[in-house]
Amino acid sequence: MIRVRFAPSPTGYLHVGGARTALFNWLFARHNEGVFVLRIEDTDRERSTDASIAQIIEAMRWLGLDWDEYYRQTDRTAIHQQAAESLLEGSRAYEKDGAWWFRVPTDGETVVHDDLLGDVAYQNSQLKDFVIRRSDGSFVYNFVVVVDDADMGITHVIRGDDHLNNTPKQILLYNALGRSLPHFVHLPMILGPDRTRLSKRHGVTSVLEYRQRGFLPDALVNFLARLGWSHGDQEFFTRDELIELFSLGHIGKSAAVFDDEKLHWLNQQHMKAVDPTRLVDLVAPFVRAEGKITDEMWDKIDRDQLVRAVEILRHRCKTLVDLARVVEIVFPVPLDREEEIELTDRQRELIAALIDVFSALSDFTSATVERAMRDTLAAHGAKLKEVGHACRMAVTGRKVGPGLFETIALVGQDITIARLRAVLTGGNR
RNA sequence: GGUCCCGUCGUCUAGUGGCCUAGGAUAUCGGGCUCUCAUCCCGGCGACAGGGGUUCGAAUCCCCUCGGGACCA
Repeated sequence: MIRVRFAPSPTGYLHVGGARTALFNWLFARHNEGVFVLRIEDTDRERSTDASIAQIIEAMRWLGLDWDEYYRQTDRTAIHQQAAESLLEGSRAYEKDGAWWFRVPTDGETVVHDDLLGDVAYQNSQLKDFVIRRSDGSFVYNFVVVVDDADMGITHVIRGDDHLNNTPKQILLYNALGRSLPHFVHLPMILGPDRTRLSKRHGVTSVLEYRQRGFLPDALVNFLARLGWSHGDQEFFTRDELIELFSLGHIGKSAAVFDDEKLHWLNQQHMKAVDPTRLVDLVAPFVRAEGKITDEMWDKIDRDQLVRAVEILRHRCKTLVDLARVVEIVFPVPLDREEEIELTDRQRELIAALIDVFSALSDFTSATVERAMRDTLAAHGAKLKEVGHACRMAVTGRKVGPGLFETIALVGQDITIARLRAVLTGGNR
């Protein structure tokens, strides 16, 4: 049985680098029907906060990375103490100035067999003795992580390669504790555009901020998976496909730069692929956040119309924030207009005629609207070009959008007519 | 400074010695479609860090240099 873990320290939010590590562990576990452990490494009591733990958990849930077992390291100090004492008793460690030191062999070498990087050898003479228990009784990271991984039966330690240089020390500890070694997989880092390790300096790195900016969890998961892992030429993956296809053998060794542009594109792909009824639910909180459409209005509107709206409008949106702004066109609210409408007399005449025929329509679909408009304009010897833009501006307040007939049908008979009338009288509805 | 890892288009990557005049995606540029923008379709630009080996043959294996990163001090 494969057992892996993600072990964040709760000293801040979950950033995308950590999320990628969590994702690879999770995918590996799910692909192999193994166990995914979430272990909060909160031994640094100075910097760990409950708020961070809550945030990390929320981010994991949002990403859909569910765990099978959950631990907090501070609940396990008795186990750490016992392990440390066993090393002391076996003379593998000694006390000096109140701290407990692990004894490192002075010669020979320690080899890390990494499933991704291959064998990495370290001279023991370079390693030197190191502290496992501080004089205040607290334990050092390298020690605790080994005790916990061994105790929890972790079979594969998959983590960032910033831990690679700690690994020989950890291997020595496994040996001293008489525990068998797990597989090690050290993942390359995620870098910012300046090719240094991704950090707050690079702007948005928090997973929850991506939620706030209108990204779909599946899109971020897809993007993160492709940062370092590949499956031939395929770019778009559903969550189930990732689970099915994921393997350690196709992870690259080199660090990757986080590319916001590609994330946007991928998000758009996922917005286009998701079931439109689900998209309605996804966009709802963002519509509320805009503040213009009340909960009451949202609940009252015909759900089918909303489904049609997002289905049509999503092609122009890269995020849920974009989509939330534009769905207002199907609600009876004053529109945010991109520019003033200035009509010629000829356009007024044509729009007045359109209002009449629209009013007479008993069936208001894209097809009937198109027929009505084309016939009416033809009767007046006019081309669609003459009023198309004005109609779009009047009905949606926007210069761009989906097909005009489709848009008008979507907005609906009553609101379309009201908005066309409004531009004739100079109002904004 | 010491130790370690990495190095294919701007970016993410395919490539596991001949299928590579290096493929895909994104970004960018041009064209088509169209009332508009987007989607979509078609096309253009664009990379094996450099130098030595090994081999009949190297992006792929080895060495050196350079560059980037990480950890420790």
